[in-house]
Amino acid sequence: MVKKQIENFDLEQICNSGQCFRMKKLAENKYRIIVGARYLDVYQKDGESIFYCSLEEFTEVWEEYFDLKRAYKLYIEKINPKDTYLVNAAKLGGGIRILKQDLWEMIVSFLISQQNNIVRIRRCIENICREYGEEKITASGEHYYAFPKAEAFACLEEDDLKACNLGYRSKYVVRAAKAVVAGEIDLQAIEKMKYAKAKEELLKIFGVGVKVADCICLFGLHHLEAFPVDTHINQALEKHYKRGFPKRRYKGFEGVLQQYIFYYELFGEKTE
DNA sequence: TAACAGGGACGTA
DNA sequence: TACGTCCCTGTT
Repeated sequence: MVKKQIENFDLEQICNSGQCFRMKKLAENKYRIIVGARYLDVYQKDGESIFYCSLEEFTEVWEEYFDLKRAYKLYIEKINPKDTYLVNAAKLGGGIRILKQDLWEMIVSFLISQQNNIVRIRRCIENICREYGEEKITASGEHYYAFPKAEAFACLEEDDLKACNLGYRSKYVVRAAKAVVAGEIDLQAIEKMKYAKAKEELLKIFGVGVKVADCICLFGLHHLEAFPVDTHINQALEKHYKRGFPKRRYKGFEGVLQQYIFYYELFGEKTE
């Protein structure tokens, strides 16, 4: 078990930010996250985080995964103080960090996310993990499922995942899996690309549009300059940034601010 | 009961 | 560029 005081790190906010669909709030101050084939419980209260793992695992896996070495405070400090909307957004969602998640997992997750709500996205992902993911057992004897590899979907018919509630998105996931297994999509190559090139490559995947590509870039490749625009963000931009969001000022970490805005739109005070 | 919207994208025109 | 359609579920 590892105990740490960490600024700008709030698992409740990260849960609600919708970047990770396999993190759950178990009870007050208690969170559980499944990453690939790994599993972690975290207790978090009053700025103190307790990670239920060895110090080794913490430094090798989780510190990286939660992006804990990065000082998000520096981003927040760069916000234009005259921009009260963004200042308030960062005040509310300042505990969000951009997780370093698995590329394949993000491709599938955000293919499923389209025209869908978070509760149902979670269920869809639980379903495909249960059906196609490898079953694991923790040291304490709890069962969980790893996220399915592309190979697990590649042999399916395009509509087979409708049984997991994916609806018309089933064929997107199956086709993407086939393309990965066939080598038409090279995940390792995409991981080495810069943002613009990676996005271009992701857009070739059937079912991936501009918004989903940006989500994959931000959450699966940690390109912090990716700025996904969905309906919520679009509304916020129309309301508060009629002349456009000042991307130049925030060059290189637009995606972090996108998360603050998104979170603020969903959970902030409604000041209509 | 029916209509609608929910972190879009595709195909067609 | 615009618009209908895709599937499912919770909400009104």
